[in-house]
Amino acid sequence: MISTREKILNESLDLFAAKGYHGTSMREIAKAVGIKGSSIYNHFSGKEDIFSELFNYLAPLNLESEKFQEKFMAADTDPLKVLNYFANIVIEEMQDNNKVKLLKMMLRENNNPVVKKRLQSRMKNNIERITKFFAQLQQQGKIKSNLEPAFTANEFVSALIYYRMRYLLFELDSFEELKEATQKHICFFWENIREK
Amino acid sequence: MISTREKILNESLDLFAAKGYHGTSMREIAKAVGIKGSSIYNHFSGKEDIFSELFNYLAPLNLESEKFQEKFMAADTDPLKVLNYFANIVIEEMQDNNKVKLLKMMLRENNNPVVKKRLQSRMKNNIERITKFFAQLQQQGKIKSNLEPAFTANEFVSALIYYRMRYLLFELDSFEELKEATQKHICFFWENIREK
DNA sequence: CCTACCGATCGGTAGG
DNA sequence: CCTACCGATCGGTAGG
Repeated sequence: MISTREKILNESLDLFAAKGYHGTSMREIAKAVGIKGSSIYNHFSGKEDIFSELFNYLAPLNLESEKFQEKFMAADTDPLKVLNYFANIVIEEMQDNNKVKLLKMMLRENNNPVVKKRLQSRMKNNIERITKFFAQLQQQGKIKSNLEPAFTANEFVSALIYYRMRYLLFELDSFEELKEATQKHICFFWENIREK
Repeated sequence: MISTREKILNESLDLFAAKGYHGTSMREIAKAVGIKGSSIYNHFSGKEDIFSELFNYLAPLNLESEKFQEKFMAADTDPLKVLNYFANIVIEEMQDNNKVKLLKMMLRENNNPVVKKRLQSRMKNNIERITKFFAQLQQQGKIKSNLEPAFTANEFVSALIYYRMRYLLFELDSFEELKEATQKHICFFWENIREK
């Protein structure tokens, strides 16, 4: 059974993602949950509280990349497989409704200092991990020696984020097109960086 | 001399970009202009009117890429120069304060149907143009024959947009870093696609 | 361009 | 979890 507190969080996420924080009222959230506006205050101290609690509520979703750190750095795995593995995580995120809504909300409210910090650290962490991965591949002589690992990581990630934006924000592509474009990018990119 | 109407548009753009449409009140806009809230209605029929008039007011800024269409397609120009030329347009946009604010506002309010349409058509048009450019290069035997022009266009653009996002939205990079990364991307990308 | 004002709605509280 | 209510602020209007 889903608790009222959880219902409030779910409906808030939905509304904040679609209409923005200031575009959503407490009464709207309450109506979506099926209670009166004042009843929300039995579960949260205010609107800001709901917003910030959303990040704790959905925190487990944010840790995915750490789980795969060791996979990244396993020296013996096929590099192309690791790249595919990483891309699949990014894509599968897009099939998780809550994750999609959280991302949409964060992009909308990106001027909020808490949101900005989270977006920044998420981006930074991912780039750092992939940079290390490429640096290792270079030491092993598997990718071209003239590549800067950090630059390579950014170039790799740029298309993943771009295709995701097309799907998520601009709604220019279907989910199938997102998958296909990402797949193509990985093949193209790997061909360009691998030592032949 | 700048008119009150223009002052209202400028201050609205500023506030909408920073705090969002719903996060900005008519009285806030008026205060920034230096008049009372009710006086705005001598220039605009309402808040929505200001928002939509912003696009007409800033329309000249949106036409840049059409001006350069012929430059793109001039068969004899050095392709690398054309790519650089395009990238410079993208970068120079980021030095125009109004352009930056407009983009921030549009990304914020991307769920607004008018905004969504504009973002989509802008993206589509750019991709179409660059696709034609790459198709032409391919016919001329200047880039690899196995490349799909549309895919190549998306891959080219993805990093430009990514580095811009880092600068604009995430504020991870300085303007200098934006320029440098974009420059590097073009060289790297061109080396990967050109027929040797 | 202002003062004065409208009804509606906002986030939030009291008290049960 | 509700009813009833708070002061503040919202977008907008009337009238000068």
